[in-house]
Amino acid sequence: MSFSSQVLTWFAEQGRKHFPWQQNKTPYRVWISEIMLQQTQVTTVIPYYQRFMESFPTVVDLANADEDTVLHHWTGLGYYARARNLHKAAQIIRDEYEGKFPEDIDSVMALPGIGRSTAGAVLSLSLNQSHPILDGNVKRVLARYFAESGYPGQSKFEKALWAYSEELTPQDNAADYNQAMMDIGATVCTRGKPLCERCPVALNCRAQRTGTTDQYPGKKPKKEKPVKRTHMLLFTDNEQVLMYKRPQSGIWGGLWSFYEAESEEQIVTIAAELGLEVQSQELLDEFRHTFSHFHLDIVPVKLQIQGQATIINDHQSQLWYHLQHGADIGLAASSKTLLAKLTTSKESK
DNA sequence: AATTCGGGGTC
DNA sequence: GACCCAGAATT
Repeated sequence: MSFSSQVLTWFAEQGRKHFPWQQNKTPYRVWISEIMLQQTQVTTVIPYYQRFMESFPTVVDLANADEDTVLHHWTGLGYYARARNLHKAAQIIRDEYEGKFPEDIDSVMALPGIGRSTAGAVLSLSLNQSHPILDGNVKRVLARYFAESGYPGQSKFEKALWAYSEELTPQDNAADYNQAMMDIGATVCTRGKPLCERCPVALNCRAQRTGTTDQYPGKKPKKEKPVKRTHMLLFTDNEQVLMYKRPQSGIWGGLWSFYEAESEEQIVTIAAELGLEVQSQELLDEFRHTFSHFHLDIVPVKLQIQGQATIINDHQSQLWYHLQHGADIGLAASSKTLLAKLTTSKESK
């Protein structure tokens, strides 16, 4: 029996078929799930997916929404470029494809935020087109099955696995096959202790046969993360706090955050530039926020301001965030943490 | 070819 | 803390 037949037989009996995005499958619904699931675990995604689909049931609804509203639905999921790309791609589909999700792989891959694997997943899972995929789960399964050395991100490794994926993906039933490969990676060929006795292709798996499943896929050589430090300025009158919208590119792109100072001396300069009269200043407890490639030590500085703020509240580049009411905007996780600190520090007084 | 984009979960 | 997770875009 061929590799794909064994996988398909396994899927019929043991595959996962009850996630929200597996019901009423359309390219749009599968697309949203694929983007959310990039580098993000299934259990984390489910509530986000449900809220998102409720607010944006069709691609045109998504295209017509404000970017802030879209980012708001993404708050806490991370990789915010995914949400901005999703919004942009929806507008392209609305404007250039008459609101209908394109169904050829090249058009899909040309959309922002969609690479080869996601394009293949969307068209195979929703329309049963035959395209290979290569996500983290499939990489682990194939790396073990073929005992392919190297690590994710290494071009030689990626190239070899893509070739295997192409070769193994069947013409028929690609939807079930691709879902099955992800399921096997997620539930059988797990990172820690793989359940090889439940794997449909264990007999011919090189890593299983040689007892070396723990060596695949290889790990990327790690580097020390640099540490950066910043002061986040919480200008407040106790009811509201000043926030500004970060530029589209760079860290926390398009999200609302606080003005930052590199040093305590710089705080005075920034307050002056903003035309704010500071009554008192209090350094709150420093905390560490870790990114994929560096640590950021954040010193929150609570700055009590004098009287009514004269600064503009244009909702384009800056706004006064109501601590009680909140706002429908995208916030970085660190901003949420800081807002929580501010709310509690106020209540305790 | 390597780096850059976060945050939550798990151990 | 370290490590991992349904990757793509950029340099």
